[in-house]
Amino acid sequence: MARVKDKHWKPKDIFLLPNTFKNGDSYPNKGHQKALETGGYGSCNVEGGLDRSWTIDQLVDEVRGQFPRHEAELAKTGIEFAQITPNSKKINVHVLVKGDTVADLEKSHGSGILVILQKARNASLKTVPKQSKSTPHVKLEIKSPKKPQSQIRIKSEPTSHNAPLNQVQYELDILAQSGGIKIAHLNCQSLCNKKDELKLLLLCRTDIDVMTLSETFMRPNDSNGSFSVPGYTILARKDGVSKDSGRPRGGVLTYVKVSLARSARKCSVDLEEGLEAVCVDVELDDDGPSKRLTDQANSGACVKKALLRIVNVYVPPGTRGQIVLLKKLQRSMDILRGADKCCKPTSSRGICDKKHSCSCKTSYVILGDFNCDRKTLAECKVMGSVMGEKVQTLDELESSHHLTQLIKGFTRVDLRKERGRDTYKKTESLIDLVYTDDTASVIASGVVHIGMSDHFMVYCAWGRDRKKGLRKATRFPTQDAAFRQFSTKVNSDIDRRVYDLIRDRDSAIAREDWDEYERLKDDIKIAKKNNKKDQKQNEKAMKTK
DNA sequence: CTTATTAGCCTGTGGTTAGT
DNA sequence: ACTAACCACAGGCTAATAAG
Repeated sequence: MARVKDKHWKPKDIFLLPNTFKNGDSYPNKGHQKALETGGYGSCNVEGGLDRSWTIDQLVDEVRGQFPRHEAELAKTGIEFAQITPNSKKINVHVLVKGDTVADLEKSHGSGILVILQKARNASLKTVPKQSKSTPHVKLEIKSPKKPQSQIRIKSEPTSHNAPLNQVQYELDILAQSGGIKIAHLNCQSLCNKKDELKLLLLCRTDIDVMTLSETFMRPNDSNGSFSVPGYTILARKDGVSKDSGRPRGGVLTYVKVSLARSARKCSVDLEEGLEAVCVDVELDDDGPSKRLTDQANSGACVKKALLRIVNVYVPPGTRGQIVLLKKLQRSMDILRGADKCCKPTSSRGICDKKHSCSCKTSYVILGDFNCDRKTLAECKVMGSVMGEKVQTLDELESSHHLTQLIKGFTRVDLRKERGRDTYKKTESLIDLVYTDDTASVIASGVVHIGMSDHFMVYCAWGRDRKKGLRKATRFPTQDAAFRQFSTKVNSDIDRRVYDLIRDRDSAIAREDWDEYERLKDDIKIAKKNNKKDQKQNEKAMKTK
């Protein structure tokens, strides 16, 4: 990730509400109050009355004076005027026109001003706020008098605006509360220096069943033991080595939760040579052998279990090489499909006869870093070129195996300094992809903006019975309990301070506050270094004793 | 105008050296 | 002996530039 010096993030930290509500109530009703507070807001009236001749800027100064702790945010954001109406489920945010006075404001929106402050980052973040009948769903609508409605009206999705301040934890909670098998992928860009963060992610921030990683940069002589995570097994791993230098590059690895490991194994089918990919099979049928055998006796149905085959792929950059690798992946898929023979095959490809009662279907989830920006490629129309060939190869892969790509948002953001300027250009790409041939079984999918590397984590929750899921949704312990749990399980560099820094960093990247993200990244590095130093000193002291 | 190549920027890693 | 700082290197990725 490139360093960033300019500001890309403009938080909406402060809203002014016309305080037209009588009887001393700050809010139109308790529901609004609850909804705002759940969303991480607090409120305060401007004391000492208002001078109606104040301009908005003067009002801002007044608010700054009253809220010195929020000076920085106010300086960045200015103030926006918001209107909340009794019994309404919306907050209308109006962009203020400089030079307008309080009187102008009140003429349009009613008398009195209520200041709504977004609380600091330490707001409670653990639980995803649920919609209830009593608590209205607060939506933000931005209105500006200067622009046509069609241009400026931004009606947000519940996930973005209902989300608490810590967007990442919110995203992780959505993942955790989905049923089924939770499969995630992250391009970690070296696992060696992120072992502890991975443990933290797996043990107390998520409930992932199958964690796939790419760009692990592991060496062949690196033991699995040094990368072990309590509660998880490394089921498959493939290291990449540079042909020229012999240095580690690329590499894929798949962790599987121990509870799932008894029904999971590394796929026995060999993928094509040269493809950086590993495959893990998860047995889905959980009815027990006896029942299946009885069923078989009664109906003649097959005894094979239904499988979910999870393929973790890394396609390094380089258009020509990628075409070769994508073709290899396609051939590997053919090989895998060929091996999926039903116990009673009726076709040349071993596909089950649909008339015949059989539950041994194999479904596929293929995920990884493809280094192919699906959004750019979708726009590429120049066939016959190398890029065109790449598009064609990817399309062929998708169509020949009926694969659907689930990830819609950007999975990597890069910021580059523009030549000869002090400004930075932001490039977003969708290169971490999740494919499946059974979209009906996908319970949830998406992107989690964790800041472990410049790639984000992508995931899907997969379950045959979408209503039940395979397991119950997990409820996370509180932040403190989670950290205690983590501490007891793991001997690591991460202490409470680093834990908090990581959370802050993830929040920063989610709201694209790149300056803070960079700063926190450095802080984490220093803090971890200091931890190591302290550990060594302690060990030394123990020895001398 | 499109495509391919290359330069540049960034990262992590590991070795060397100077200082404590 | 240990640590911190520095440097070189390889790899990943993008944007600029050259070539067709």
